[in-house]
Amino acid sequence: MLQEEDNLIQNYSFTKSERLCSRKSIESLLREQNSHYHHPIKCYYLWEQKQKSSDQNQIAIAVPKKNFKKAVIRNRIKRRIREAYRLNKRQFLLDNLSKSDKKVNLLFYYTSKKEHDFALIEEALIAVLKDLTATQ
RNA sequence: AACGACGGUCGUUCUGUCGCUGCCCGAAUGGGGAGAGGAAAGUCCGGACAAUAUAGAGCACCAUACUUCUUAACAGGAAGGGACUAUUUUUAGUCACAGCCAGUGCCGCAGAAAAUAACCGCUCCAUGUAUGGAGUAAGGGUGAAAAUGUGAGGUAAGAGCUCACAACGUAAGUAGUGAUACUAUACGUGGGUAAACCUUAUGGAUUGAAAGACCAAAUAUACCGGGGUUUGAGGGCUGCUCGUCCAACCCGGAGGGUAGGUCGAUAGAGCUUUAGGGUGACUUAAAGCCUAGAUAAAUGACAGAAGAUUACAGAAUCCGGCUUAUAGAUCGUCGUUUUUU
RNA sequence: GGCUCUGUAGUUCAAUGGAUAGAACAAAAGUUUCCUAAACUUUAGAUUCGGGUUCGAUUCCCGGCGGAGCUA
Repeated sequence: MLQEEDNLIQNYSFTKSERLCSRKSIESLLREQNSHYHHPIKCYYLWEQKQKSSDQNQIAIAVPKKNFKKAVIRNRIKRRIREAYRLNKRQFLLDNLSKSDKKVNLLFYYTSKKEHDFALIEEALIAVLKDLTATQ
């Protein structure tokens, strides 16, 4: 029981190791051009073999400066996407991957030119994650 | 009282669940505490800091331009002087506010003429009686600007030609730290334009934290310059030896590769309060406080409460200013409308 | 983050501080044609915005807004 609760708490967290920071891996991710799209989020993905048992899925978020000139709005959208991923990753992603030895790198790209609510973003992100697990 | 304009100040708060970035405590699960702004923005000025360069002087280039003060410094700020505008007799606002009495350039159209002025006119003289010569700048539909204005004397006609008053400039004297002001002083007066070139005075080396320093990992010493011990494998000059050149080795330059970490980097020209100095900007002393520090980059999501879908807007080396944006609340000034006295 | 340049008709470019900002293509209308194209005739169109200097700004100066480039 205790172990299960610990896992539950951990799965709602979002630490530094879950961020995709390396420039090289982002470039390789974009070079592959695998993507799912559900308005307003486009998701690039790349499957990799786990090299250590502690390797985790890593994500990056991009909101283009071309569509949103003001830094406040860009930050707000990035925070909403990250929050939506944090709340839903366990339910839609981790449960399906828990026994496989693969991990996935993701890049969420916000394509709309308008600022949307959290509810709409969350809905789109869930749809994208469902597509992802279905193809795997 | 309501509405509008302008200016100053503040710039949502609290609770719960999940979560993010540093710090402290702990062996650990964990616990404690901190976490965007008045403009963080624009990158417009001025510095700190770092690297590189630098005998000294001049020219060129760029910036600034009333005075005194303030400051680490400034094109900022304070106080004062001057000009202009509005209102009015005292206030408010604005001002790139040195110099066309150094030189050069420019001033379309109109107008006789736009800068050593002369078309008409006025006056005198001559004769061929409607022309020529001389003088003159009072008057003339222009224009943004027409040779400083008015009056008197003077003259053939006129004219700063002379005089009086006024306007402007330079010098001198007096007052003031100074800009400047005043003067029964002296001399002078041929437009405007320096946000035209320019002159004068003062200041300025260049590049910006993706600067720069260190560590780890990784690859190949390709190429250039200098030096040369042992060994002498090999190659060129030769049939051979000697000699010499290349090469192996070392040093410097340059290139390739890797793209990760630490420092820089957050205690500072710091903030608050009190007292003193100063008209003020500001400054001095004492006491107290520690107040983001990330590196693809941290403040969010949901629910509830306080009238309530909430402005402009997100730190990226750090400070001092300036400029621009701003819902709502509140304070002050002005204007309009309504009500009461 | 830092530095530099730039803004003119729908588009591409002109214009020394001086009539009403010019040219080409495009657009619209007309002529011609059985219809279209070509040709010809005409029309409407712009100085990024706000201040300042000047008698007068597209031009000179200041500030805002937008666009582009360089720098790893």
